[in-house]
Amino acid sequence: MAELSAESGIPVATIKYYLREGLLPAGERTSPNQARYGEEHVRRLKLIRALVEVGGLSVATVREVVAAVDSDRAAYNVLGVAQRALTGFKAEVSADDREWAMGLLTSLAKEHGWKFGPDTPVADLLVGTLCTIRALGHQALLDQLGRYAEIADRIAEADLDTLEAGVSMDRIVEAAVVGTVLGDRLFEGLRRLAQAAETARRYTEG
Amino acid sequence: MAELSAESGIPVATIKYYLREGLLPAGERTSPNQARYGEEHVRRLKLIRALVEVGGLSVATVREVVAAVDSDRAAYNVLGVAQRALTGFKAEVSADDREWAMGLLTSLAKEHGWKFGPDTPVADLLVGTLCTIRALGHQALLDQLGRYAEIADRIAEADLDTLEAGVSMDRIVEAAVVGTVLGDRLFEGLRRLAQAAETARRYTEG
DNA sequence: CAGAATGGATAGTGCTGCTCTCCACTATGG
DNA sequence: CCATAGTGGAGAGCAGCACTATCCATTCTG
Repeated sequence: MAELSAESGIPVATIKYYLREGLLPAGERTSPNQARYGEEHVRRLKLIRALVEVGGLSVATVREVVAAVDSDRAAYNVLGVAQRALTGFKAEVSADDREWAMGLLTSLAKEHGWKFGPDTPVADLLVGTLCTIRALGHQALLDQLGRYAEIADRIAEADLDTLEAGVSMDRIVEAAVVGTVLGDRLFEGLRRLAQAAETARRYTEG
Repeated sequence: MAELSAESGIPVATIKYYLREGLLPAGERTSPNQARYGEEHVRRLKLIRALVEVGGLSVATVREVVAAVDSDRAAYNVLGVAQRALTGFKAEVSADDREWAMGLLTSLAKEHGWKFGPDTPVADLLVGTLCTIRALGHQALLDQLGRYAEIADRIAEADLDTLEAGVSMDRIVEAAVVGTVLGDRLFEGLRRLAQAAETARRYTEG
């Protein structure tokens, strides 16, 4: 275990904590108080730290995510598995607001060939966000919704291409998780850079 | 104050806390222990709750954001102001890794006409994310970087259009903040829906 | 002028993500 | 064989965060 700690740079106490919390599978037993840890444990630790530090996920969420990675490794809908484990949001919106947002979303979905049940986690996320934006009075953002949806279609194509290019079946759920969590972060950063460049392009002369 | 609490649905104790923490400006004094709160306070409270609940920002970050909203309300580079207040990330990467990531980014920036200093917060965010992705061995994601960058350009255009369409100068920094924080959330959700649709499109027959 | 409410300060709460201490036990070097 | 160091496991402890509750002198209200 000291070796695993040295390899990963994570304190022994923290590794024990992750074991207790079920984020890290137990090592292969060699005697009642001795276990062997392999490459997969190092890899899992790296994944955990990435999700916690870069992705900003809570330990509880990481537990669900690794459970998904472990159990559904041959799932056909890998992104769906990743999404279900990742998207948690309890919106507190009135029935009226909810209806308005769902109307907006269903018409958007129709245009783009999306389909979604009204009680999926991602629907909650979007309903909550849309209602908040409206409550703050930023209509302009809502007016661009269709355009954002179009761009979302493009990025989803890229995401799926990434998954298809990306290696072996036994790690595809992990790839989906990484692509979703770190992919969000990555795109966030790129969007910022592009915004800065676009601002400069429009408003600086000379 | 009871009125403000009723209006916004936020407990009096919490409003006091926000006042103490400098998220909410003090009300207009009418006597040593009485103050009057106006429409702007209700609005500010809504903004705070949106940033905390939907955007997932900490109270400390929200303090910086509202400081930016208050002080730079006529800033020419509103998105820059929003970004500086929002992007906090301390990457712990080796010098080698950092150099590799910066190289990747500068070549990307050259292609897309972006410019960025190596010590901006968003550079740290991207360097950290890129290094993490590489450490996890998800090369496929890095291979698509150029494509993601291209999409980032498109969304930045939409973001700037949103800002231009969106109302009065005295609220433009707020609009930039909302567009950045809630815009990220919103696009996250749309991306998920589009991913699900794209998955279905590719892998279901009959 | 009694009772409720106000702004302000201080202390307490619940949760999270570790971190520390203790324990019985075992692998290892001399 | 035995001293020592390290192991897996369990419990308690701790720091930070976002509130929440209590108290207080003052002041508005009926």
